[in-house]
Amino acid sequence: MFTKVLVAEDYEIANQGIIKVIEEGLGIQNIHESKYCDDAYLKFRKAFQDNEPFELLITDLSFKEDHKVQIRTSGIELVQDIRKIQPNIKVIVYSQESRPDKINMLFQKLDINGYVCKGQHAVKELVNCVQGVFRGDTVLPPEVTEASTDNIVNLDDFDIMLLEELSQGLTKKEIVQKLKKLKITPNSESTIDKKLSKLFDDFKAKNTTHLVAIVKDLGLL
Amino acid sequence: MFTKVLVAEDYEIANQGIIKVIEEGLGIQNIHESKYCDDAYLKFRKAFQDNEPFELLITDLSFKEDHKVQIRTSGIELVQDIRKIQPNIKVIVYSQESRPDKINMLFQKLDINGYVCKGQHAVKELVNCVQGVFRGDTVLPPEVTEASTDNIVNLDDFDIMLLEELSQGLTKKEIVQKLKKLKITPNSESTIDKKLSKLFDDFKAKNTTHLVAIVKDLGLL
DNA sequence: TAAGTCCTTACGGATTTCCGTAATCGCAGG
DNA sequence: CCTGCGATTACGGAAATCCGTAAGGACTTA
Repeated sequence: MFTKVLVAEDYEIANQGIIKVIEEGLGIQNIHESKYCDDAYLKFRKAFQDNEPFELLITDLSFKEDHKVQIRTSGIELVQDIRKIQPNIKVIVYSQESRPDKINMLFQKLDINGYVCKGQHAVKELVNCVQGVFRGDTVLPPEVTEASTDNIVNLDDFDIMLLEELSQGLTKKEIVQKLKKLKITPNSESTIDKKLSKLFDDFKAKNTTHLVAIVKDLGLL
Repeated sequence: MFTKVLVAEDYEIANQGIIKVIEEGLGIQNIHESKYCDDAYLKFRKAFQDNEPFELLITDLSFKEDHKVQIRTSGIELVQDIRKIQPNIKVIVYSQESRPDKINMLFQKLDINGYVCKGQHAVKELVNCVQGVFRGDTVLPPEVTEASTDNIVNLDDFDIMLLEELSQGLTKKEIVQKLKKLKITPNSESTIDKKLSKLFDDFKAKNTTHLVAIVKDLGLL
């Protein structure tokens, strides 16, 4: 089993929870923690330079801002930077994100080794994930493996952006202007109409207001 | 210090984190945990009947649904039901919610003893909170004490009803019809327009969709 | 009684939404 | 090569939204 692990997670209680689980569930003793990305990076670099490198990083994705100004503000940057000095480090992401496409992106672009969703069954999943990653496996969460069979509506980034803008009260014309300004395609009003119609169907919404209400209730926004 | 505590929190890692903190930070040994509201309630009742009652409940507000069908689905119901059998039980709510009006509502209507926000400094806050509640204090989180108490919009029942209907996708004409059928006055489209305009002003909303999004975010709906 | 205020209602018009139809383009398969 | 499919774009029209003006009724206050 891994002998030296770093946990990067800004929410203290979650941080302590992770430590407790991998300590008691897997018998790992040498566990270090960080509440800030930059701090995690420095700990990593120092351990590497001292020839006592970490073997596993368990990190959150989002780190809230506070008084300590950070260079890195997300787990993604942290992983990228750590991989530069220690390319083969095993990485498990532990995050709220449950959208399959988002999670898949992490595996594809960031080449992480495992993902655990914050949730009701995170203890067992985390233990399984660490064990799997130690064996050399790539451990996908149930949210992804079961996604194909579920009737969950999959939203891509464009959909999320649309819903976000609408919930901020922008009209479709304003959204079009914004997209053109940001050079994001597609950016025609009729395409946006089409995408919205699809969302209406998917969520069985009667109009934009209803749609935003539904998505807010589902916590997708 | 408290000697027997129940932690109700569906996210396992957070659950473990809370236990670790109050165990190591406060030296409390007899800590029980529940991932479901109903389970927490049953543990509570049994302990009370066995004359070994809990002295403190630390509970989350939202509990995700899963395969186990629950009677109680939120921490609010849990607290209400537990208070019926043990009115003086101390209650600390530990939740994501950071909106002052929502949190204040918990103190006023649910008469809880303390509140801790899931966040970066939750460990210290939780320890302080438990200590304060043990002394008999009511422990408000910094989010509330530091909040300015001015920008509160007061909604009457008619406003709430309007917002509710709109968020369910009804058009104003449909709302008018519904009001007339229910013999509720006022019920003209232009009055509804007026009321809505006022809500737009109050919440600085640009249109209906924006308004519903804001109200949903504020947790008023 | 008269004036002022607030609530309700009516109406019109500029704008936006919602939903059709249809044309164009890139692209994979036969 | 061509055919079909999906994504994008354009356009139009009925309905709905948003916001202004205005009028009538209920109430208080002088």
